[in-house]
Amino acid sequence: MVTRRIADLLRNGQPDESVKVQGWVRTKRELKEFAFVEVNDGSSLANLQVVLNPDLSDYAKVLKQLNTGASVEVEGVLVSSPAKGQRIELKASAVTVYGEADPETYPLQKKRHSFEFLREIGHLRSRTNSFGAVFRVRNACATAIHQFFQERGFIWVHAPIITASDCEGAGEMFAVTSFDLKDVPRTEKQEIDYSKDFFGRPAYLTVSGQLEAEVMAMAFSNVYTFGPTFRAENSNTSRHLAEFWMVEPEMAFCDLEGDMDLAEEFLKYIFKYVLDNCPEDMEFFNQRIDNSVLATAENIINNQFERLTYTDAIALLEKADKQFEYPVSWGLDLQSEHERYLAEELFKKPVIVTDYPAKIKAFYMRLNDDEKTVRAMDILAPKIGEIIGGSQREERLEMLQQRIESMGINAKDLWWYLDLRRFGTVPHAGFGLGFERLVQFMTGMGNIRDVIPFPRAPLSVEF
RNA sequence: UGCCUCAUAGCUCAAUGGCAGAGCAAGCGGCUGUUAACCGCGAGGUUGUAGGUUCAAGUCCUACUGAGGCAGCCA
Repeated sequence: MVTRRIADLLRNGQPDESVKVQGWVRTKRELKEFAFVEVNDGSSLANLQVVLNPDLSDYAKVLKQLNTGASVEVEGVLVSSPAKGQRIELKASAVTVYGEADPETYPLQKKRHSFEFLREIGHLRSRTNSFGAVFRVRNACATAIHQFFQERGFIWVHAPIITASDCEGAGEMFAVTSFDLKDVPRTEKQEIDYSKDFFGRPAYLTVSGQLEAEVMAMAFSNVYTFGPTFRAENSNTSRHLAEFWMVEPEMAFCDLEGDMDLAEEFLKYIFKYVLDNCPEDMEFFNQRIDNSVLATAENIINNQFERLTYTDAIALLEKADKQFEYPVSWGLDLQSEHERYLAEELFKKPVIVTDYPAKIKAFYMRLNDDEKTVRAMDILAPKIGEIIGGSQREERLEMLQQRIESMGINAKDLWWYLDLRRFGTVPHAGFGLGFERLVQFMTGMGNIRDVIPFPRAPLSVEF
């Protein structure tokens, strides 16, 4: 008999169907004459209620084994449930216990656990309702991202994980080496002799695939990266990871307007996809995690994002009836409290801030005619803050060289990047989306470590 | 990295400087439709670690370790 997924049975299963399911016991309720066992196989939030009667062979023994966490295969017949709570249930005719879970030592109980506690058992937490819902939604987000770009003819490009360019300025990098750290080769001056290392020069884990995406956009017009990136920043917040996934579309023949249009359409698409495909999980988040999640999703889908320039944002912040901890002044970067004020209090929806001062933004962003600001845009989401950062890139060789020089970056390391402006340069633009921040935003989960299966953060690499 | 908060039973939390407790989980018993099942019973502790103050420390002080929140950095 073919094994059926529980999500399929709950939706499509009909009375009198003979079926087989495989999964893990969530809870068991024993009565005098029979017992209920809730089985979950990860396909849905809801469990399948299995009814065990004493006429089952080895009834007492099997019942003893079916504790929370045990893995099980059940064959039987679907029946309409005589009680409320479920449309159908499975009347077991044969039960196989694959692996028991000793209730004395199995950490998961049939009760609520704190996320802090569940982080300590990262190898088991995916078996809970909350993490099941999170990772199904995470999967749906990833699917939606690919579908969105593929429908629009974007090529998915695989940016390298290991890179030699340390000049992007996105943050501290993890070094990659094959040296024996107890015996590192030294030059005569006692400096580390990278010529003897694996790549013959310093190498790092990538902080962004953008520069490589630009390379590929100059051949395929529209591309996107979707993969892991790394930051060695000692950031201990609910919004930062040392290893996180980033989506970075890059479009040739595109300006900042087109970039913003794509970003907005993109977010709307993903929210709609998840609402359509994971309604049960989203309802769960709305009920148990954050009761504004569904309203937020509808808000995203149905409303235009607010767009304003950095200069206008500063003006609004200056006349805001609110005391900020950090000063507001043209030329200073927006602090978290400022971003939150704009997105959460003033506009109550995502806000796109554009045209930041050149001094506080990266070298590759296109200089405006005022020569003070660059064609940058950040999308600020309520609660999460910056969820997308993007820009129109500087496509003019001389301007780019000037910016590289003024920011003290070694142009030699960027020779191939500058070549893109020497040979067939075009206006182009792109953005980076923090994938985990998107999932956070989508689910209402408070800590970013709870929306990635195996979070890497300072002092955190156990699972 | 800085500031703040916290660490007590398996989990979530109580306990005026004076006998360390509850709910849930787990165990045992009961219950003919449960679904966070319900009812009853018993068990469960070197109060994170190391020092210190005190007649007396879970409680006050110091350090360390770990966790959380906020901030910076950013996505």
